[in-house]
Amino acid sequence: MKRSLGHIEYKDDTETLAKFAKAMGHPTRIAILKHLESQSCCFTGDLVDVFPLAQSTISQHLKELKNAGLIQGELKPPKIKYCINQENWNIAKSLFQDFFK
Amino acid sequence: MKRSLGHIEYKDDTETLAKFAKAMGHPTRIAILKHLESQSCCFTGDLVDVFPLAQSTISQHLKELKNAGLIQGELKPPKIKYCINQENWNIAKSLFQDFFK
DNA sequence: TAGACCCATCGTAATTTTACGATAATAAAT
DNA sequence: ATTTATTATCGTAAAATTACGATGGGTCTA
Repeated sequence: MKRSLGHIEYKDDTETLAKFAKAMGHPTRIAILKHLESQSCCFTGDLVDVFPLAQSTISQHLKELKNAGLIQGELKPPKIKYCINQENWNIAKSLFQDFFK
Repeated sequence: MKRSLGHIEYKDDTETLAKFAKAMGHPTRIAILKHLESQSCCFTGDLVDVFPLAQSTISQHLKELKNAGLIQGELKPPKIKYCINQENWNIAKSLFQDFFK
């Protein structure tokens, strides 16, 4: 990208909402989140069985969701248990609610 | 991308929600949508004045929002009036609502 | 200590996204 | 018919995204 202008300053809410939306902007990640909602939690391996994607690809999607704050991982050796990050989930929920009036 | 697998089939709702989320996955586009919500409608030029971005960049963002179905453009020569696409907006609204329970 | 298991990370490649300036297209006004 | 105003599109370039296989780093078990 030719980024002549420095970073544009938007309101915090705008940035945050965009960040959440971006994380949700892929069908696989929506499906993962839906799966986590219904199961409350799950392991990476569960998802690898569910989706016809490489383990590394699943892991990458999980990373993005984690970076956005929508999920969190808990070490449960030798597995990792992923759950919705309820705090941020509620923030996202109200941001989307406000956005759609 | 190395796409060995054909296109993965997700539920329609999942695809649609991801499509809307992706369109909303950029702060400039969130800001444009907020602007359209408050103004109900506006012209491309209005946005060019508001955002420190090139006219062509604004136009590109509008195109993405239009492709996602969130907005629509009406010819108002020599301008183009952009408005929220209320029908799809409502669909998006309920998809996000359902998603966040 | 050696393997097995689970998962993240690395390296890589194709595609998409984001941004710009320049150009083209359209319709109104002169 | 030319000019002006407004906006889309083209061409381009840098960066991010999405996907894969391969590798590495933990932890439990034999």
